[in-house]
Amino acid sequence: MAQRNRMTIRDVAAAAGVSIQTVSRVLNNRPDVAPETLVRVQDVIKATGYAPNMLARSLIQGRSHVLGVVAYGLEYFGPSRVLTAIERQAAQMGYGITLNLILEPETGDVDHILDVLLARQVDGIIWAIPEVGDNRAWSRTKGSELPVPIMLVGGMAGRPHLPSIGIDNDAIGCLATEHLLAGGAAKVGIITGPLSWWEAQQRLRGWRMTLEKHGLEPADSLIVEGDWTVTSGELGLYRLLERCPGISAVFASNDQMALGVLHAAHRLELRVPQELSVVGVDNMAEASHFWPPLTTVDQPLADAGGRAVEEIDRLIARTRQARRPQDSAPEMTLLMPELIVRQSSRLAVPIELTAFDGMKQATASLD
Amino acid sequence: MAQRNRMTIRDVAAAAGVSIQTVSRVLNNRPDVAPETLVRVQDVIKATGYAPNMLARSLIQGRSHVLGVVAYGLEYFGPSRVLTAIERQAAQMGYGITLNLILEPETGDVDHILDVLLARQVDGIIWAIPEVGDNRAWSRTKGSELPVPIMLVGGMAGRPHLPSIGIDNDAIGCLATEHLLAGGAAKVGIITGPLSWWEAQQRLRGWRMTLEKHGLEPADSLIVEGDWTVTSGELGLYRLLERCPGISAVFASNDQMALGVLHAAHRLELRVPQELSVVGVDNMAEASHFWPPLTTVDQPLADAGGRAVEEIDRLIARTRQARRPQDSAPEMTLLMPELIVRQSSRLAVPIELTAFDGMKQATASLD
DNA sequence: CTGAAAGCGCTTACAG
DNA sequence: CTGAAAGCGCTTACAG
Repeated sequence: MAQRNRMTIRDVAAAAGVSIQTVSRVLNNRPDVAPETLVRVQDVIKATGYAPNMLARSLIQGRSHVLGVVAYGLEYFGPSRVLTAIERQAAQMGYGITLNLILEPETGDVDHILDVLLARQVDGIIWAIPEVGDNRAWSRTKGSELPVPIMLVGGMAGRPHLPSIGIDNDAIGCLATEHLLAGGAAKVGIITGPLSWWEAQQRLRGWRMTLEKHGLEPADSLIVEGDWTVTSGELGLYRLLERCPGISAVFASNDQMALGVLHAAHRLELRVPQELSVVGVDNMAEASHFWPPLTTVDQPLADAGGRAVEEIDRLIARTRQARRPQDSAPEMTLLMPELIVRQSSRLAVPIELTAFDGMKQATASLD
Repeated sequence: MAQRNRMTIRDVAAAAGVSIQTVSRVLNNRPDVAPETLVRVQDVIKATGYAPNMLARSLIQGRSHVLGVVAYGLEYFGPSRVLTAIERQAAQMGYGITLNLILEPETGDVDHILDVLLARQVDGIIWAIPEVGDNRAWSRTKGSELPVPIMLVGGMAGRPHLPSIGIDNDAIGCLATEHLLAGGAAKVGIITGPLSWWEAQQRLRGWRMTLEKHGLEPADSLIVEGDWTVTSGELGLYRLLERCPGISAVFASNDQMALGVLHAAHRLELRVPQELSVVGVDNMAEASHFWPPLTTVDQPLADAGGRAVEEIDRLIARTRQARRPQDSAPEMTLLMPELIVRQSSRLAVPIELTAFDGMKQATASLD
């Protein structure tokens, strides 16, 4: 393995009594090497632990086998899942990853980040920053001028100017709202994410469309804008109840805000789900153990991350073949979310309600 | 900015009517360039958006300005905090980061990861994998043979063979247990992390030492081994109560398990903190909104990550100066945790208990 | 099947 | 102050 004084291909060649080209052939599994030569070189490599300098290889091949990944908010559920999936798939496909984190999604210095990534000769870029305000405006102009392929992770307002993969956030709002209506709620409030976020807007849109579809009015008084934090969810419920005392169901646009809603309900001694149904989004690890266990919408984030890598690998291959990025219409892939029903929401079928009441006994008899 | 056909230093030289050495001097802020020449070259660089190829620069300088970061479990609170801090500090100091994630802390193929990192010519390695079982055994042998500096993040059993920085996990156990005893608990149970984890062992040790210091016996019946998950915390409480019905306080070795304990308490209709005090570890974002808000021990993880980068930068500088890694005794830095008191634990001073009861009113009158 | 030559894009001495 | 030469560690044609 690792040596203190790094060897070069020249050292290996000398030790094996061949030229460096022959060593290079062995390293790259070329067929045109005599069997005995092959063995001799391989022995030296094994014995010395020599590994070729990827910098030199990349320089000459014009390909680094490194992907630039730009992300935001690793402390949150979604981004960390996406990044984990990206890394896993990248490693599997032989790519290294260079990570750039952004402090604020709105204010990141896009030019600077792209410059740094390109200077490091990444083969492609995965842009996993959510769309906030017009922080993707650059994609319209600079996007198509990039010398390497780029994939956006997360949806995009309007037609994408760059290939992207994301979750159908409209569908998230629809699934949650349909479920709450099916549970018998007459008025369904919503606590949104920051409305500068495209994802938050889309979830709100899904809620709105669903209410309208059922002949209900998506009144402004039913909408409170949160900021993804637990606290904003808590305050959100207080505000909703103040405005519309009749609310019996709330769609919180992520699980953290849903936790805040549950917290507020406890303080107000509102029973969940009997008096208030709550649905969140994310299906974070803790959600199944909130009190009561949270009904939520699960997003296939790992799929999105993995597919982003597969797709950019495809784009890289195509670009290298054509000697320049392809201009074919960028594809936007949307993956479907899934509703996970637990005990924070009333169900359409009364019989199932008893299942929850029965849990206490079942649990108490656990070993 | 980014051009489709990448420019080289040669193109810039030609456009400015100078040699490539002169361009190189401008690029590297060398003083020995005539003012007019400087301006002319800078103009060309600005106009063309030329940026030097870092691969070539790294190859010749023998320095990549890239740090290899090996991490595990980004979906958990601690690791994601540490990584974020590492990236931030690295970016600030001019380093790029190449990220390698490991699926299981016990089984990661250390040799392979080190080889990949070294082949990419990283300047240093930050090993942010927790110590589980003997998954750091390699550090005793291979560690000192590495051609680049390495920093371990997280504590280490026995004397470290490599420089490391971590949190004082003993102190975590002490802080939590002292607090629970101060609250009047006669029997303090503990739900540990997996005991193959060094951190879990240390927290248990802190608990044990504190009990003994107070003349109490750290009986085995007070110890349940969890696995960091919410569910294991829930099951942990059932088991503890079965064995020791008198338990009135539980130290859960992380917040997720503490959440499980709260969940179990709700199911059993045990009042927290009146009948059961609970303390966790991590101070995750949701902890302040668990029901009741969780008393927990905060770890300075961001500090640990940031200081790991500062320290490795120092080691890199020293190594380059000496032409080889230094063998001076590796330092092990431990940072101190801090107790965050909330409402899941009884307090020593009765007067403060009323503060919590008063919250309901205060909250109800919120806007 | 194997080696001598050229070159990836840059920086580091070395001359002028 | 500036340029011609050499070379970082490798791979890619090109001869033999």
